[in-house]
Amino acid sequence: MSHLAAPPIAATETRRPGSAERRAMILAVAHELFLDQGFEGTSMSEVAARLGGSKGTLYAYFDSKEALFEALITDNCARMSAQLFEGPEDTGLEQRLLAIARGYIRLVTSDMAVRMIQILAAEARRRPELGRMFYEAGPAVALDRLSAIVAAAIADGTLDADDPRLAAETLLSLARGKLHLKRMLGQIPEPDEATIDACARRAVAQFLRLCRPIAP
Amino acid sequence: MSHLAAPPIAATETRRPGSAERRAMILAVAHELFLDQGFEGTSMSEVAARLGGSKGTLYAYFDSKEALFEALITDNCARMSAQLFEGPEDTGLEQRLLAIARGYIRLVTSDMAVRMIQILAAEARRRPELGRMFYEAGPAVALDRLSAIVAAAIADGTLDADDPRLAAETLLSLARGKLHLKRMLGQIPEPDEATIDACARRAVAQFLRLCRPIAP
Amino acid sequence: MSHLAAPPIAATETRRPGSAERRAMILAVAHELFLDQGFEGTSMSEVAARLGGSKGTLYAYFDSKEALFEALITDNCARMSAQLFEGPEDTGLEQRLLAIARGYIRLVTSDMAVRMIQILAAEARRRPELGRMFYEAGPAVALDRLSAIVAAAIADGTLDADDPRLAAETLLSLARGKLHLKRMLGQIPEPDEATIDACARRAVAQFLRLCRPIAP
Amino acid sequence: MSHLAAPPIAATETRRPGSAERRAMILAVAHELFLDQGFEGTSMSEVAARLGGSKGTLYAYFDSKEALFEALITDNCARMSAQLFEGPEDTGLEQRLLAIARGYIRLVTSDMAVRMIQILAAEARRRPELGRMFYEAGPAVALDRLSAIVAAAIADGTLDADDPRLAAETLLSLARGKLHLKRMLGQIPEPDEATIDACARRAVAQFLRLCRPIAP
DNA sequence: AATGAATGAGCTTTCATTCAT
DNA sequence: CATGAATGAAAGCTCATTCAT
Repeated sequence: MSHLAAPPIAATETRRPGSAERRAMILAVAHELFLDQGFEGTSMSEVAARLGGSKGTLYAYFDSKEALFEALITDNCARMSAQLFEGPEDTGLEQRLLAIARGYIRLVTSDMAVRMIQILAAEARRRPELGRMFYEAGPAVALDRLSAIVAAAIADGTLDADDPRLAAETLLSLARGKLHLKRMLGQIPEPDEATIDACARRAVAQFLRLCRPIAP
Repeated sequence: MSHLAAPPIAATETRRPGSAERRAMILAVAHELFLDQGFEGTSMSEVAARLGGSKGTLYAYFDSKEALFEALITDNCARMSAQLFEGPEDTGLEQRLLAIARGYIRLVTSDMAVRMIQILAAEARRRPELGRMFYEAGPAVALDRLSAIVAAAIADGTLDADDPRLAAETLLSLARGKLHLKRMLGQIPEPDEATIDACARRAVAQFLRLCRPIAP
Repeated sequence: MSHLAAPPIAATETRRPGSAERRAMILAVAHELFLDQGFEGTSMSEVAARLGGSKGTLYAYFDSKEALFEALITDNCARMSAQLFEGPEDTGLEQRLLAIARGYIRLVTSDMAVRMIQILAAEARRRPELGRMFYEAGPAVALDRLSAIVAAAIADGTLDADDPRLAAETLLSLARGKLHLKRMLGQIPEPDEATIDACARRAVAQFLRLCRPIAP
Repeated sequence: MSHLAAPPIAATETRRPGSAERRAMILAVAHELFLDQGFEGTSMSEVAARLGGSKGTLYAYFDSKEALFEALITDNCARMSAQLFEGPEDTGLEQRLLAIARGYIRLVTSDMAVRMIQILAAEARRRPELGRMFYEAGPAVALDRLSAIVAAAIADGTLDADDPRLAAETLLSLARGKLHLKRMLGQIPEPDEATIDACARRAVAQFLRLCRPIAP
């Protein structure tokens, strides 16, 4: 989040932005500030100042601070889902599992997601819908996708498990490891690709040992 | 300044009232409010009001809101550690693993711990020490204890693994499952004992399948 | 954070309302209250109440109580300097000295200046810059102006002294007399014009006796 | 005021101080704190803490913060007067004038007196009696003493002046010079003995030129 | 005489929100 | 539509003073 010192966005441009563009700008600023300072730690004045606009305008686009925050979370969740759906589709089982494991770890330990979970966790009491939105857009997506793959593998005898969904969960649990909790508590920085890869490989290896059908 | 008679003694430090009971009462109220409403969401006036006392008194016991919060976290962490160290010592390996797994799940999904993580996560940016304190008092303790047991089992051939600590982590990851993340995001309530037991049993079973030495 | 579109413009600085009139009104109220009750003795609530506005508005114009105070002092110092630069220019030496002496006494014993010194003296420890500002805007101005006149008089043989600046100081010291100290300690009220004139005349007379060249 | 870091005074001594001693201790601590931080800037808690005693005790000796302050000023004024009455009595006129001028400058620019004036000036509105007390104990004493000397000198023809008291004031005004005002505004530190001596000599020289009888 | 816990009013400052222009 | 001045409630914290022990 090194760009926090940046001044407000496009205030003197002669071309008047249409409603949608301005809305996007507001969300961009909100993203920066909310993720960096949390919900309570960010003031609407700050958002307006960084935006280069007035608070009145801000309230024309979003009814309240809560509404702005909610819109931001929705926005970020959409981006998250999109990011998860990357990776090759037509490789072997192990490669596909690895790709998902890597993507999941990368997501769940990324600065953005961690900041979101940190903030959503704090607000979980009052606004569990937001937590739900995050879960559905991130972990649940990964789980769904993985479940499908596992189910197919069970069907063709490559894997052996009673419940594909439970098996998929096992893989994700192994992938998360302790990284996630430590990240949430601010104990470690964003892991590099090598670390992510190592964690993913170990998780997949363990998963396969658990679910590989015993040779006849 | 020749009229200064005698040499003095340390006292610039804030004088603290000695009543341990009152201090405990304050911490109890703080526990209730902070865990329920978070750090930002709780005001010192509220604490004082619930206490039946005045803000002045509150500040006589704790220098600042932050200090009170810190004391509360320290307090709760101590309680957490104590709670983890329960359970039989002289049973078979599987029973001991089960006991730890249950204890760990119970702890990590308990209302208290979840609320603490939620709050500490939100504050992780500004006060990572508190997150560290929690991690050391909870997860790290379980991990240490489990590592010792696993190491012993490896030594006497009951288990097979390269790194006992890594193996222990695997068990805890399997135990946590998705329960933890969902709890943090406010998606599910505190699990009952049956659920905890089931999760623990599945985790231990998977762990043993991964680490049991292959019969010769 | 790839969704940040355009580079921005400076705006993190507090946005200030533009109404110069309101600002002047605030300063007027602050003048009244601060000079009457001192810095510590005046509360921002009081200022806001007297203003008929809210504290929020007050803080929109001035970042802090200190900032408001500083602005007030700056304002008053400017007014003081302006007031000192009155008086005829094209008269004889004695008349010009008299004019300056009168102006200096009038300034330095005026309610406004006395109140300012009283307050600035109390704050001298923490904010010597403000004391400096006062000195530069008042006494130093008089001294400069007087020094120039004395130097000119020495040059054309009307006065005799080694150091024109030191001589000017002597005149001002004689002019101040004990009036100043007593005023500062609240022992006497603002002197009337007759008193001021008498003091000025005596001071100038003594000064001329000290600095008049001895007739050949 | 370098001893401010010092801890409280005599708290664990077994010998219980009698009422008078304890009162003196309180005044000593009050002296340190009030002169260093001003009236508003010092809290009764601070005094009690530095004292090593309790606030209750403090209030047993002094009814209020104001009462304590008043007692302190009275105390200091007494000390001031005493300090002024030092110096030889049986020397020539010039030496005696010099001694008084030096003593006066030393007093009026000393850290203690300056701090007192600064504080008393700030309080002059509400408590002019305290300012009066200071003036009577310091400047007035010097003026009285000097007046007597001048009157005697006029009587025996050594000096020539209409009003001995006015003449004495002139000397003191010349002695104070601009040092005093700058000191009050925190612009210069306590002058050293050499500076004091130079100022005194110049003042006396000028005074004598003004008041020496013209040779017949 | 001494203690020290308790009080409650008051302080400076911040912020989400509204509304006339 | 956009502006930005204005609001008022509430926050964290301090302090002179009192009173039961």
